[in-house]
Amino acid sequence: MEEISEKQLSILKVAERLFADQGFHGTSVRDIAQEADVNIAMISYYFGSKDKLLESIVKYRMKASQKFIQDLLVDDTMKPLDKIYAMIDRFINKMMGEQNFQCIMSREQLNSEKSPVRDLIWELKREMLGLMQPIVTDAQEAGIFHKDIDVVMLMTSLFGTIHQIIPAQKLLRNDPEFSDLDEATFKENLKQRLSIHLKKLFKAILTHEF
Amino acid sequence: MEEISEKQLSILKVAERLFADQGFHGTSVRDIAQEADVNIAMISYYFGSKDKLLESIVKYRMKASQKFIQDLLVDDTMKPLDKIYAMIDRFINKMMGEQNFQCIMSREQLNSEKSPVRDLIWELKREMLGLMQPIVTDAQEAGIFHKDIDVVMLMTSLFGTIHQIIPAQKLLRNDPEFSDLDEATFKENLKQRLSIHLKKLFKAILTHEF
DNA sequence: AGCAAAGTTAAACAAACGTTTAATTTAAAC
DNA sequence: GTTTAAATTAAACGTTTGTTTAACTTTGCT
Repeated sequence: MEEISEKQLSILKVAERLFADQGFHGTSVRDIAQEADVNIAMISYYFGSKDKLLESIVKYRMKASQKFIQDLLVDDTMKPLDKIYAMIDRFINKMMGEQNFQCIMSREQLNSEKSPVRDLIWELKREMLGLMQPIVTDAQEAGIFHKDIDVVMLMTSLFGTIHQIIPAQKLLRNDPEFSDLDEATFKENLKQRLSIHLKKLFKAILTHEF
Repeated sequence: MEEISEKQLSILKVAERLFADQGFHGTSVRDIAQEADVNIAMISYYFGSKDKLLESIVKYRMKASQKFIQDLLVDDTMKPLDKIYAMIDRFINKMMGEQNFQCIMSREQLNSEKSPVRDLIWELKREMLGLMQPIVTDAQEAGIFHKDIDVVMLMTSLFGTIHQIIPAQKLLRNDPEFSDLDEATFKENLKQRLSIHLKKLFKAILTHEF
């Protein structure tokens, strides 16, 4: 991976925001150049093409995501459920902290044509699943978790719920219930609510009888 | 609402599929015209513009969705949890039966710019919530459901899980576990799995103590 | 048959697109 | 100070975009 200068990074950030707001095809390189305050030609000069620019964004965020995943399970002294609670919280923080990127992921995973970006997304999801599965299996064998658990569906609900909350934010923001809160506390509020909800959800499915 | 001829409908269907697969901006009117086997000018002639075409798709599906919602709660003899179970199953069937449209919804709700389409989507979600809320509240007062329930989050998980499963299908399809199944039974299999998972999830959160 | 409206077509439209060019400026190295 | 490479620019490139035009065909009605 090549070095990324400060100027390249600012282009990446602007492009990420615009791709998230208007979609890849809905954003022109001229839009990006203008908002990033650089000449149009610089985008091809630095990244090769508009497609490569998107790839660069994904690779940039993905590199951090994979490090995130690796660091997710260092503490082996925790009880299985606490491990998962910790994962959920760190997950919420991660995804809510890079909402623009998550928007791009949401959009890109819908594309039918096979793209390098889509493949990277699913590689990441598989890694997450590979991390969660052994925790569940171990706890099942220890008799702590319920026998009959669909881990794939559980992870789908985790991803899906957070991915749904991101666009819903703009709408909830208009509710009188939150209108007097400032942006930061509103966001923190929502993260708290997400955390409580998802932990309940996981605990119920993992440990309760039905 | 105007009448829709068979030719117009075939354009709508083709456009729906292409918008779902490649996104709105990723699909050209020439693509649509070619696949629908009509002249390019017919799209403007019938629908006015590309934007209006998308609106027509959304309005067409939305009309059915609102009728769907109205018919959702006729049987008042059921117990609250059974009502919700019935809702979940009908929901899964509805959404998995119009996956292309759901893809469009997923994409469109991410747009930052205020669009008539995005507003329609949220109107629909609010209606769903308005339908679920009284069932929960009534059952809470009757002591059947737990006191502390975040209905918004619960609905978010419902929508989110299904919306996540739709793009995941293409990936799961490649798993050796399902490779020998034909398309229809695979889909039915997945719907079954979704149903079991979501019912567990709802039952746990609605009725269990924590 | 004759006429008006609706349907259909190929061609053309200007605008916007992503990308490239060639010239110029800046920076670094010797 | 000269040289060499990198950075930056305005302009132009050829496509593709959504939409419109104007001519033509079909349809339905009296």
